[in-house]
Amino acid sequence: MTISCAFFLAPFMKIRTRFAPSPTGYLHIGGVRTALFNWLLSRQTGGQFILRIDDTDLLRNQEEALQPIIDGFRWLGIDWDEGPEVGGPYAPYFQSQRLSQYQAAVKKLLACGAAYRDYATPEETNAERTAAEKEKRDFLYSRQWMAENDEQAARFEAEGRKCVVRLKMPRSGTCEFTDAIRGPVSFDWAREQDHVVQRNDGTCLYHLASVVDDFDFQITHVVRAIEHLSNTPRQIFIAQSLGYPLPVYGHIPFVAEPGSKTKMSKRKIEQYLKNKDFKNLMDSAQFIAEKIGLQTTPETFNPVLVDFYKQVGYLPEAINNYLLLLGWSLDDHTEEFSRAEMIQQFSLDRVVKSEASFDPAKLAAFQHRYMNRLSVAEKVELAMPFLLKARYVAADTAEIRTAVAKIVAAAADRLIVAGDILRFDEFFVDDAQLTMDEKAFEKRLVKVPQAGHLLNEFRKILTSCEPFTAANLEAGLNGFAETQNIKQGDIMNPLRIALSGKAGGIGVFEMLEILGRKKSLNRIELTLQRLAQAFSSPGT
RNA sequence: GGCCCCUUCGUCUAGCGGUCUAGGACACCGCCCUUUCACGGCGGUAACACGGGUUCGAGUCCCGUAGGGGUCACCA
Repeated sequence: MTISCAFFLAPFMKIRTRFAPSPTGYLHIGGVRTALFNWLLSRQTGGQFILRIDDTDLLRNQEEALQPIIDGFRWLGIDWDEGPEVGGPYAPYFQSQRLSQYQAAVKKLLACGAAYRDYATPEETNAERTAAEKEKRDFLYSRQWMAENDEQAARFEAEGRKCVVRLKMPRSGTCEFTDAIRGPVSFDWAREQDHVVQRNDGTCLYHLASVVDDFDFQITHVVRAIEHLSNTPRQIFIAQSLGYPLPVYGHIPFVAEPGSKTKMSKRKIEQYLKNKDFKNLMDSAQFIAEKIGLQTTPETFNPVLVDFYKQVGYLPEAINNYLLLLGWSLDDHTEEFSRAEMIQQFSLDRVVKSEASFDPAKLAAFQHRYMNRLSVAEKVELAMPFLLKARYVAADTAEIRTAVAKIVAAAADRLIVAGDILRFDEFFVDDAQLTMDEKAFEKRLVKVPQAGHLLNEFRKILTSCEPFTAANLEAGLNGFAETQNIKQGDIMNPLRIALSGKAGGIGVFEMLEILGRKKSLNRIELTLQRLAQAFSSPGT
């Protein structure tokens, strides 16, 4: 049997695609990429993107397990035209609610001889399977307990047997089809099992459900992960037996582990942490999570899941752009794509055939680029929830926003993710609460003979400097440095530590201006005390 | 193990027989800028898995080998 897909489409064909997650409570980064590709394809042609929930089997998955998936897509701006929450002309979009359609399809399959009732017990089929394995030959069911008519069925039932429905797969020839990404592929029919499509309790299995749904929902393009490639022949068999037209199939490689070609899995997070970039990603996120009091179990806080990025303040645009390029490219140089550009340029035939491993450092680079492009007001908007959660600010008022805006502006490109605002805690904590970087304190103050003296002298400038602005302060310091015959840096470094407790950060003069005269003087005073203490009790 | 798929710098990739002494990006290294940390600018290291063919000519086509991966359920 030879089958070919209508692969070359009419130029104005509206593509209907779908993404079909199982409600497991999380959204895998690889799944998002698959969804993104599907979404892009539909948007490109003015078609529809459908979210279908594959919940045929799992007992555990319930509504709350669906929520994170829905939230994830909403956050990323991958919207669906039909599916949960939005409904649609072919509702319901939950497989668990479509049993009757599946059963009708099974009946049709049975009637046309493409399927049969099988009265074998699981033990009997297993015995056949193991026997085949032992003899090192391919297993093919003997069809010993196959019932193709009611008379045969009655006989088995008299023995007290129960039946499942199996596909009566061809046992010769090849199944050939053209994959939109991989080109022509072919499988021997004889290697295909008589797959079960309906359990003995009447419920139906994935392959059948999927094919029926794709037809009922008028899906034109089935773009999914590569692990489904070998499932395709049986689905083609079902579709053809049912008289359905075939959709275009496209199988994309999965997202692989950092530095490997194995599929990335959330359960292997411990292993990934040995990768330097992955570790950095996790550590910097962990810092933010701790400040906002977030639970960080591998179940909920895991870089393999999109929610992770949402929680620490990544930009959806950056993630989409990164994911777009993970296994797809337009040409030899274009890296940045706006929404509109992605939609316009994406094509299945430029999807790479091999696995692409996830690179946290490159994601961060995209994030940085997109973040830098935001206005101060936009960054403040993103930063506020983090400041609130960390209790660095008491409320979201216009006044507080104005203050935060100054910090955000001064922080400039140092904010990579929104949660990074929490690294500037020096602007939000009380003077006495300031955390001191001991190493920096040692290096820039204790070990510098003149540091205390200079700091003390500089206090006078701060006291009299009017107005208390960055520019004015800088002029004051420069004059001071000249009279003392010292380099600017000699005073800048101790001052920075005194004000922020840190060795790095925003410009010192901006820091002074934001902090204000009173706080600045107070912090210098506290630092001088601390310095005196360090000298009076050396070695501690 | 059977079947199927994949294989260009550390990573993501460009390349669809000559323009490839292999291009871009991230990462890395160096220099410049600089009061710190960054940003930025400039430059650099770094790859066609291997072996046979085909061809005047192969990263590009064919065949092997090796390596990696996927899949073989009354899971999805």
